[in-house]
Amino acid sequence: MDHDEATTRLLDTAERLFYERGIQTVGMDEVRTASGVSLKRLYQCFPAKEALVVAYLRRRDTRWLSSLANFVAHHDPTDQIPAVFDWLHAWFSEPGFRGCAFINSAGELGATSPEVLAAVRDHKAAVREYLATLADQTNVPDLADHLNLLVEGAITTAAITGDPTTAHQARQAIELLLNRP
Amino acid sequence: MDHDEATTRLLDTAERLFYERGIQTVGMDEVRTASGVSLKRLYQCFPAKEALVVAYLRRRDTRWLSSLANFVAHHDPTDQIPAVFDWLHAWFSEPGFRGCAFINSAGELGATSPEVLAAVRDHKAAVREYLATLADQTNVPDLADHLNLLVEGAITTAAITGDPTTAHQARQAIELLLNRP
DNA sequence: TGCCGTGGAGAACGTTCGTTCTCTAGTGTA
DNA sequence: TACACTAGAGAACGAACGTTCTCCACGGCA
Repeated sequence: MDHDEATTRLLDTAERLFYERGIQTVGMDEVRTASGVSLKRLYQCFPAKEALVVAYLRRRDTRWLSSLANFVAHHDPTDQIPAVFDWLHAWFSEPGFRGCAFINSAGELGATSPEVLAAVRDHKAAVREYLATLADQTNVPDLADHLNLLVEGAITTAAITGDPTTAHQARQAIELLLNRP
Repeated sequence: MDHDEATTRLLDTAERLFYERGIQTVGMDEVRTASGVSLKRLYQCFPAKEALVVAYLRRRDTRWLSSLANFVAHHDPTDQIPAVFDWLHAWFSEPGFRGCAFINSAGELGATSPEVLAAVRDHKAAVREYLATLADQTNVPDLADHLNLLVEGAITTAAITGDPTTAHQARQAIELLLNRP
């Protein structure tokens, strides 16, 4: 197994374990066992646990946003904002959905690790920016802010209640805000 | 120092430390030192760390909701829903604001501790129920769900960006939803 | 005074964690 | 064959954690 394959296997394993159970609950030894990468190689790829956590968050950031943007792009321009919430509904319905990995990580390590906090902030800024590109096409004032709030609220609420229809509540709200006089 | 005084001092200390820095980062020894309660007494009051965490969350739940409800009750019935977001703005502006203690705790321990998760779920259900009592007076359909989403979204967003005006964005959104034809 | 029960300070224990070190097996090369 | 190098398995280390135990000082009561 070479360096690159080890890196992706480590990131795959870290993403699964960290998201499922939280970061501090998962030890480096468990990452090693689950990934099949030796400890020596692990510390060659990531010099410390924090580096693995940050890399996991950075990769998840781009993948998450790409998945959302790709789904939305396959809709008519007039339907793209509601489509955001259809994508959220599908995400909320996945087995093992446990809320936003970034919010969870920030709550756990945000006060301790500035690098983790920066990764979380960068992700949320990227999400806001992407949603703003959708909202700006509507000429509805302040829609970008309201869209972002509804997205964040839906993720948080669905994480705790486990109810995917939270996404439909949010979609209904944004449609009311879209169709106002 | 008697049992009751020790209990409140422990809860005060636990609330401050756990909220500031996360739960797993704070050891029982630090709770002991910061509270001035001996370890023996600590384990008399709370038989394990998990019990202290749950007690901290339960007390914070009632205090948080009481504070919000008390603030809102001092407003005219027609202004009570916007008042929710004024209260949030004041909370977001407090030094040391670090988002929702329950969301943070759930992200950290929700997958590990069913008791913590139950406390978080109970809190969020109580918040939704309280907001529903406000929304139901308006006869605007589905306002309870939308209000809850905007509240949760504002808390989450303010926690990451650190920007208290997030509360005003959410208030503007709910006012649009309130005044629709 | 003598005795008993409680309480505090902190040492001690067993475990877990992040990280490093050791040993050995295997591989390519002269 | 002899050698240099890499990689893997896992032991080992030092620190930190949650929890328990030991020791001693003190106060109420006979």
